[in-house]
Amino acid sequence: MNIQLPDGSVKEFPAGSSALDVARSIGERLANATVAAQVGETIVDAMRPLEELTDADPIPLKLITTKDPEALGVLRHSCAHIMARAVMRIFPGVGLAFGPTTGNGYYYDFDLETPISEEDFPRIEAEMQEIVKAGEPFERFHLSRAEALKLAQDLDQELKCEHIETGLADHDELSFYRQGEFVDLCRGPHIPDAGKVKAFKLLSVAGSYWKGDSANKGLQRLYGTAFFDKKDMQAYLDQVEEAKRRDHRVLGKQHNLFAISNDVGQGLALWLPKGATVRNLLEDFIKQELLRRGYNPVYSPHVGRVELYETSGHFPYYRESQFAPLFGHPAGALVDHWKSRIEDGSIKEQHEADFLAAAVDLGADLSAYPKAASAEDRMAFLRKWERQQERYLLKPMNCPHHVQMYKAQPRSYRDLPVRLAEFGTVYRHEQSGELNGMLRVRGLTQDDAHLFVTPDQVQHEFTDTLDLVKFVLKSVGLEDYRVQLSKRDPQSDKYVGSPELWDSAEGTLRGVLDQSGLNFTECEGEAAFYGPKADFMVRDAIGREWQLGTVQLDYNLPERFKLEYVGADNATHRPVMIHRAPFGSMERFVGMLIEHFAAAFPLWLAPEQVRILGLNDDMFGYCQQIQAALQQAGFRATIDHQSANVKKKIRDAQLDLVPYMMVVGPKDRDQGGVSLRDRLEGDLGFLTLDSALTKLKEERDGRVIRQVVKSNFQGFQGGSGDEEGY
RNA sequence: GCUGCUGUAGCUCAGUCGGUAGAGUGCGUCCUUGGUAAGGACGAGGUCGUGGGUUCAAGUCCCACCAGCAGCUCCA
Repeated sequence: MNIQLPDGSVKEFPAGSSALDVARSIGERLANATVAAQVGETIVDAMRPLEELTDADPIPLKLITTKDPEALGVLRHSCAHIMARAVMRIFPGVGLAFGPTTGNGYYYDFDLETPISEEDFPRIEAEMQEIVKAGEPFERFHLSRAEALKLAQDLDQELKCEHIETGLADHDELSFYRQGEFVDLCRGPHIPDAGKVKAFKLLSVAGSYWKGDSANKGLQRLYGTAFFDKKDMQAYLDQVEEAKRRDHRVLGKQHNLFAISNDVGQGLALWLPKGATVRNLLEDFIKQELLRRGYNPVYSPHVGRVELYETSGHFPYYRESQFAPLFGHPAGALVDHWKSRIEDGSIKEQHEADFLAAAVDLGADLSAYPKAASAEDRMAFLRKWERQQERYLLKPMNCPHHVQMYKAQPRSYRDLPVRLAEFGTVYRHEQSGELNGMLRVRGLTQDDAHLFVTPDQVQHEFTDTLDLVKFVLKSVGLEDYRVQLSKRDPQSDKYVGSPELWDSAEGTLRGVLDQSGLNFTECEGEAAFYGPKADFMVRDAIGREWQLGTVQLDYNLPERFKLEYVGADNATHRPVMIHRAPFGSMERFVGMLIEHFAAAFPLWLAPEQVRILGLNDDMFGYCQQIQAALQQAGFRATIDHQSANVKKKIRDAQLDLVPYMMVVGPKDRDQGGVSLRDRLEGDLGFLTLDSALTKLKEERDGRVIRQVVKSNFQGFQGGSGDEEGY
């Protein structure tokens, strides 16, 4: 058999050779470092005979060594097996579910009565260490479906049996891996032997469900990670620590940026003065930019009639994640429930009589209710009653309000594009388990705008909005991002509008992104229900990715709301809508910025830009003069009034992350200046007040970013990615 | 929403076997008036998340609820 190596050279090997044999022929060290092999596009076991894997001649082979990023995924998957083996030794009778790799490690789901806690980790890790020390090989073997089922039954692995019968129903032959006494249904690939694991650690334990469905059996998920080198693992653990140090919930509290109060409610952010300052600066910044780009500011109320959202589609499509409607009539909620019971057919005659009596008791005039009529007619009657009542929804999105603004006057093609912008606060009843500081809240303000354009303006306007997003991200120092073209899932029925409209919208979007020169990937099933989106995925200072800004193309709402404009041909035409929010939501964006900057905002965004530190109490008057001059120049400056020495005041200002300190004593006063201290550089010595102001203005007005504390951690990506197999 | 863990001073946390609550920091007052990361003394601050229960006695044990955290699921 012939093997072609990545450098193009072709060599001959005896039949039955494995990648490991090839490696050995090159050198013993290479063989030692070889973890897996890549044949064509597929990662496979290093010890499998290569002819089993492909018909190609010569066989294209790349050895995967501990240096290759793909190797980590293989290692971690094997480590998941090692962990499962250890758990089975300690907890006999444990059921195995799935054990895939994740971005930074792996997990295995166990079906086990005894709860595992972090206190069990040392025991499990010690057992894993034994397995690693023994260094037994991972052996692959194949069985037919029937044999596989029999084996899983013999091993008393119910979940594996179920998976063989359902999830893997279309596989005729299934692979298993044996490692000592441990046998697991597994697609592989695996490292040659357990001795390759040089560093591993259990990270956490959490609940999960069989196949991710909360209707299914609850499982215990054990997370861990593994590396070829202890140093790499330490770097990873440091990174996790760094992320914890930057947690915006902790920093937000520590620096008084925002608060969330039980008394106000879950997921409802309170912007404290300092956090509000940051938000205000961002809002002012973007407002100016919008003015320059021809947007018109608008305001709309926080509630709207339910019918509005029925027309837009928000109400029926996302009812569960909205706050319950506000009913003007006491019987409103009752009738609403009644309706839904008729709709899902769970209503009995007696219930209906009870509902009617209760509604009448609450003062609803339903005397003409057609008890004997069809479900449709009874629904129609109740719907009619509801429409005569007040029913409001806390707005889940701003678009319907802006649509009404568009409709508030007749539009000519000469008026278009119409660009309506608003920092619009919307409310979404996120599941309680989803709430997360400022990153996931129930009341959020989008830096929203809707553009109403003619079809032939779409290209240009969309390009301009992409440009706007790029500009604002650059201004806050976020320059590492990619764009995701989020398309509909063709299998799903949760979208509104015809497939033709969707195809055209997705095609247009793709065209614009192609021309924009932006780095973009396509992703099915991520679209909004009314249209495809271009989502900006932004990488922060320590390598985490966040979905922030979004630009969405929408042919559907104009259709639903029958939007029109008069064209040059004096006929009516339908405009196209572009939804866009460069920041996404102010809450999420500021939350992310807190973590990105580790709360040390650049000068232009810092809530407190300068702190004036008097050397002694006699300096108070001069401190006030300096403060007045700073305020006059538009700076946010405070005076430290503590009766403490300057060392203490400096320490406090450093810990409060104030970008600049002005230390003033008699010498500075006599020379009409300050001793400037840079939070990062330290003492800059004496400057006249004018030159200090000039320096600070330059940094502020240039929106200079110089305070991002970058972590030296390089994100590890090595997961097999595909968790669908087995 | 589900599973597990947690809830003590403004903040970070200690509190043993059930016996009327403690530190550091911050805050206040006073002393100190200093030149680039912590000067000193004194003082105020708590219905121990909420509501029940067990007990002579509950921060501590039990139950329910609320909230937070991790994960799952979800995210217009």
